[in-house]
Amino acid sequence: MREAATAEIRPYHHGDLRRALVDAARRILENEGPSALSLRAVAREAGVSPAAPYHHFKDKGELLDAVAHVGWDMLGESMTGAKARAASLGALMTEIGVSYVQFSQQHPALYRVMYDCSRDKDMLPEGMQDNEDSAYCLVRETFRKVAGPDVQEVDIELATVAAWCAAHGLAEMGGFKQFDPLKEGLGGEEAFLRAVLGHLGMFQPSRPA
Amino acid sequence: MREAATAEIRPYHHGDLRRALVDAARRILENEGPSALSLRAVAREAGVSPAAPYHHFKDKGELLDAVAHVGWDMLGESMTGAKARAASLGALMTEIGVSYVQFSQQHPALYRVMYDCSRDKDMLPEGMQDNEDSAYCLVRETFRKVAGPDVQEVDIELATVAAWCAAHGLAEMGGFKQFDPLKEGLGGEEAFLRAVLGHLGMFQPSRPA
DNA sequence: AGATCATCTTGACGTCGTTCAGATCGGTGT
DNA sequence: ACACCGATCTGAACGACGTCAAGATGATCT
Repeated sequence: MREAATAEIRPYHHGDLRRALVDAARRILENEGPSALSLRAVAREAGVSPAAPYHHFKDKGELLDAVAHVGWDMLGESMTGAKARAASLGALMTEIGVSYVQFSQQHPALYRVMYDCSRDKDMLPEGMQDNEDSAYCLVRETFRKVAGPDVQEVDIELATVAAWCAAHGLAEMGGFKQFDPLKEGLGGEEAFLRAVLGHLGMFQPSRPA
Repeated sequence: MREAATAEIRPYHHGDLRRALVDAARRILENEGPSALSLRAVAREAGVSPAAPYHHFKDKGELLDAVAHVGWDMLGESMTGAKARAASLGALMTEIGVSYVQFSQQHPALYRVMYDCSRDKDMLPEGMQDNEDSAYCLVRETFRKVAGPDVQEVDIELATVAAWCAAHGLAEMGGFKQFDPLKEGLGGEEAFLRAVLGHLGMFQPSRPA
């Protein structure tokens, strides 16, 4: 009764604390934002002492890494779903891009943690690297399919990077209040997203002159 | 002799502490990175007590705002210089974009503070809004010039937002280690930047089909 | 010179991340 | 059944942080 959590099974000692901590962290992120996400607050939310997390994570950064990992998994599922929903081959990249930005808008605090973890290490997170079914590979393989066989490998890679940068930039800046009048002029949030992504050349995987 | 700073004139009491604090903060950012930027460290670096900054800034956030403001001024100058250096009308936007991303690479800690301040308020910082000679206006007016008279206002605005998102995304992600092989394949850092920005449609201010 | 007021210092409070010695408990071997 | 062991958790502590209230300091004005 002490913990408010989702902890169900407790295979050893007091419970599956590792998962409970990650869940508690996500709950705090959703409810109170990134600035409230202290290790002590997470322990408090999970109903354990401030020192307990150190038996499951080296430090706060490792806990955040675990939270970010969950986030990347969620984002990957979201993008995979968008890919499946795409009406046409040409719409594939746009649908994926829109789902990416929408995810960042639906989980802004989580998205921020995800990218802060990456930036601290100057690299995309583990779950996104070149292993299969990573989000990065999803985008690249989609580009490969859309581009056809006569596009060079380097251009596919380039298009993937460019699309990722564009989506990330829009994810971080799309909420800025300065853009509100423009959004209204275009007919709402999603129309705005599609317009910006359209501008950003998500369609042309081959390098322009 | 106590302060290591750039403080020259000291118009009242003990010195131009406001400027000295901003300078101290920038020095810490350059030398030790954003994680070392505590209010107490800034006061230490400026040679004053931990409470002294509160006579010039409401809280830590306001000090960071002041630091960010300096950063936006520097970035604006950098972009204006790049615009002046552009060889042709068509190269204008690319040069500005490259200078934007290069600034973020030369001052990564400062750039991070600049954007963290913006994100906390969900808007571009004061110094960038619709007043003349803001960086935002610089980009928009450049787009207007490149686009010619027959392009609609909403498309110019859209192109500005899109370019900004692209540049910001590249600024934050361009340093990721995963992209190193791609950079080598393209012939170095700057070639990589130009290739990505080229992909992102910095040239076409009119909406694609 | 004396009063005034912005400026700066001192000292304190609560919170944070982290560590460490010890309490606790599940599982293992006998 | 029982003693043990190692994994797990607690309690207390440390230094650093942001912030605040009260007092000292010193420039400026009359």
